[in-house]
Amino acid sequence: MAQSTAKYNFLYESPTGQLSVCIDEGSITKIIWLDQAILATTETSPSKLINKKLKRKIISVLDDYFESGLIEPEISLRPQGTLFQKKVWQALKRIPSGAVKTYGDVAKELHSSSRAVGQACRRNNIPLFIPCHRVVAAKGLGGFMGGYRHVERKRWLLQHEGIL
DNA sequence: TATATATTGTTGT
DNA sequence: ACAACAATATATA
Repeated sequence: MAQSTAKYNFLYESPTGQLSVCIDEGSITKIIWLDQAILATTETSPSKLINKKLKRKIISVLDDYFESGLIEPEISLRPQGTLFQKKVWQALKRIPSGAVKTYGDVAKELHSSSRAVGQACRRNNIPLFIPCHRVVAAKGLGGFMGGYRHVERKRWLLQHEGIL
């Protein structure tokens, strides 16, 4: 059958905590750690509308990632953002597993500034698939998920990928 | 070495 | 128009 057009989400238990994965028309639109969000009940639809094939695929990709540290970005993503943000996120997806860039590096690539890149990173809706955790400050780790409060998670991910 | 200030591009109000 | 920011380079002691 054609892909479900329903907007729905499901939960995934990861070593870093419970993730909520939101999907709309066959694409991932948002991933958040549950303690971040007040929730997504409005985005949940009855299970009969769920495209089970897509769901299984996403779960298997996440399983692989938390197993090996390698992410397989063959899943359709639909982030919403400005043109500049999309350019940044596009650049992030080109960072291979096991590598990191600084905000300054990415900025140079886009002829922008490090601070602007940070702004774009913080508004990334799809962590893991868009590897915003692979962008660090020139000295130190930089922030994660909007502030400095969740750098633990960032450190965990980088450690998991063999950096640090 | 450490701390302060200047400069920076993009975004939200 | 303006203030805020997941930064960084430069000055100052």
